[in-house]
Amino acid sequence: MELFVGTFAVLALPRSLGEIYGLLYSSEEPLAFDDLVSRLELSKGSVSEGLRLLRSLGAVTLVPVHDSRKDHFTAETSLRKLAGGYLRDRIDPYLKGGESRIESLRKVGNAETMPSEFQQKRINQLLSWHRFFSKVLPVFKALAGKF
Amino acid sequence: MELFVGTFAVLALPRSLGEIYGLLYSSEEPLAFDDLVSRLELSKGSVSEGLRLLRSLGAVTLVPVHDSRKDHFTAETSLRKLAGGYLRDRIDPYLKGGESRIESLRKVGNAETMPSEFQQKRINQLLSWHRFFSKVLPVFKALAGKF
DNA sequence: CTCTTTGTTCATTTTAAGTTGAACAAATGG
DNA sequence: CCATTTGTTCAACTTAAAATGAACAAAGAG
Repeated sequence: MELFVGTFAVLALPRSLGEIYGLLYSSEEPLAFDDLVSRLELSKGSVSEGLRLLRSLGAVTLVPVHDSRKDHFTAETSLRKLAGGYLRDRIDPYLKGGESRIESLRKVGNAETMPSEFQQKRINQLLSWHRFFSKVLPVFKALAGKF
Repeated sequence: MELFVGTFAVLALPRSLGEIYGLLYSSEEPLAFDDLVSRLELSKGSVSEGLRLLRSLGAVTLVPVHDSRKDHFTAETSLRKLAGGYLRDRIDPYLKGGESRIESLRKVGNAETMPSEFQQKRINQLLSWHRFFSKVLPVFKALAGKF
């Protein structure tokens, strides 16, 4: 269990998410909302929000269970999907935001206060770093598909 | 500036580190401890601890400055070193810890409570994930060297 | 319809992470 | 040596993020 909490911490995600995912991961059968609340001793609020985030990340799926109108959930275990969801929800938006901020740095320069050679060098480096991540992360995701 | 703070947040590192690194990154000349304190309006304590962490990550270097006995610092800008330091200090220890925890899961099973087929499957998957990261992260670092 | 079960929302509280600052150590210089 | 400048440590505080829980909505069941 702590294994997942730790992993989530590395990814800058709250511990409750790690607990929820961890429990689902180690459970063969889908678990109901209630099960999560009682077994993890978390509030309904936490579980509800936690599940929403995990679902948006594609780490947890809502599954229909015969003879029960309660929601049931399972952990997604395809590394490709897990990595993909995380990259899509957490990293891509950040990269996009970063790109536009770097661009605007350029603009500021072009106006009147000519940026120094040094500043240009740094801006170019930032762009280069950005390109690096934009290229490498999809490859990373693709590789994850092999596992 | 916010660019760096954001990046550091993604890496689960505190904002003061982002500010310190950001200022050093955008400064051509090495900056003294004092400069950081005054220009960032941070306490001496924060700057001191921040620099310690950044240095251990290899993101900041102490440089000697002629005619001054104050410590001066510059930002490391080699992506390879930056990535390498982060992986070494933050990820590798975590991976190592994870590995031993997974191993101990195996052990528990071998004792008497034979793990179910399902549990074995999951444990094997965890090991496989572990192997994936152990293989891919060094490659990532190597690629960063090209930038 | 109405009542119950199930899940969500969001203002409030709690907690943990980060920051501060005062006391302390180390180092230089006079 | 002593005084001053420079940087570190760590207990106490602050703050932002996360968890709570009560009020609310939605969806059956009867």
